[in-house]
Amino acid sequence: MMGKLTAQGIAERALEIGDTEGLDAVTIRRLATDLGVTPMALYWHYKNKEQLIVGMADHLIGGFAPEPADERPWQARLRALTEGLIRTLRVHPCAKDVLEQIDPVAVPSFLAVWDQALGLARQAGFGVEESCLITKYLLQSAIAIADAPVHGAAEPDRAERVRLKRVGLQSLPTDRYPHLVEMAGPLVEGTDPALYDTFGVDLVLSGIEALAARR
Amino acid sequence: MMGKLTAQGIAERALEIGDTEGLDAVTIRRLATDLGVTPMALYWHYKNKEQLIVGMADHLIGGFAPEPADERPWQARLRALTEGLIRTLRVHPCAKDVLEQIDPVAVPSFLAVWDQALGLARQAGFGVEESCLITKYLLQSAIAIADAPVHGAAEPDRAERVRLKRVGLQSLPTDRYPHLVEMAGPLVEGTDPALYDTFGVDLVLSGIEALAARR
DNA sequence: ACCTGAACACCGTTCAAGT
DNA sequence: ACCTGAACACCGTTCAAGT
Repeated sequence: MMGKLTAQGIAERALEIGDTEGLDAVTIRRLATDLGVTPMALYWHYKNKEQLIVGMADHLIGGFAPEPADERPWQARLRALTEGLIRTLRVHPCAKDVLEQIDPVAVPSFLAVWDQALGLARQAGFGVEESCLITKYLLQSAIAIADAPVHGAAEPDRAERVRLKRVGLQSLPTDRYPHLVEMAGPLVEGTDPALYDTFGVDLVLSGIEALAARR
Repeated sequence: MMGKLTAQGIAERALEIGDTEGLDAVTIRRLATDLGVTPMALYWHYKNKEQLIVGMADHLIGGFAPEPADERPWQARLRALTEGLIRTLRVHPCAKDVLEQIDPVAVPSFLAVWDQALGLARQAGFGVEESCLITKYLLQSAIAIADAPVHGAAEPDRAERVRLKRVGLQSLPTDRYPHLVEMAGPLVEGTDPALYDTFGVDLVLSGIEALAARR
């Protein structure tokens, strides 16, 4: 019809669907009807659905260009990298689901971030094997932190679902699950987003710094 | 036929399929034929597929009974809890995939572990909100660590897939991804399982202890 | 190069019916 | 209580064919 069908455009529409209706709603056939095209048309641009999701992931992280090397210490640069990645992922609610379904090694824009993290880990004095572990761990944590329960989210039935979960926790036997019952509110409500982020990043980086200082 | 069909037995068979052929192979229809029964028979024992996966998760973690309170300091007890959970999850290769697809709050055996972690976090001096964040983070990390690339895994084509991934990384432009190219081997091969575990747990607990000491 | 039509082999789930 | 039969509304993907 109007705009030409392109791999880029397909990925963008897929992300819109995934963000608003969940990744399960991103279906080849649904996507095709949305784009005013036959399902098989998508197979010209992506080999299969897995590659489509890789395309979504690449478009997702593509918005984040790690800053060039500067003169700050590795701790500060690692923190900046982590916070930047979190901010980028936070834009798309379905980011975590997308990244879970594929091998990150297949996503070019992810490789750029990973390479930078590896360099900083080496700079911190970690060996090759340790740097691999640390960066995998760091990136995975960033993805998890980005997936925070957004406080004032868009979904209309969210308040009701949260209430149900809280009631569910509160009605547990107090003797077996004393802390869950007591903290049911904060557990399901989520916390102040700002606290959530800084606290999460602090936790990861503190761990890395502690290990770095131990050698 | 022989044994009676039971929710427990269904979950066990589902875990077997998931462990050997991947969670995608766990399908209502496939599971039914495996059990010598009609697909709709499963709907009497589980409301829908989501509840089936919850059943798998519960059976998974059910094997792990957190130890009762003793007199060790909270650091040691939190470490024991984490390592125990990791050992339990490691038994089932599909554990991570299973836990990703559902809300952990719906899994009774998971709640027991979570409650214990919450108690230890409070004991460490963290407030309510912080304890919620810390335990979510800790349990999530344990799940990720348990999902380690098992070194001498069962899959026969694993060696070939790993080789392909390494070649893929090594053929990247050296100027843009210097560290990925250099560390391609260790990155895809995975490391010594023992190192992987202790290092991962050390990292998480170091972070938590650092934050605890900061107040 | 880019897209369509028809077909295949699957899904999860409902609903009425059997024992 | 526990399971079956038939049907519905979906999937991803292939393969030949169109322009």
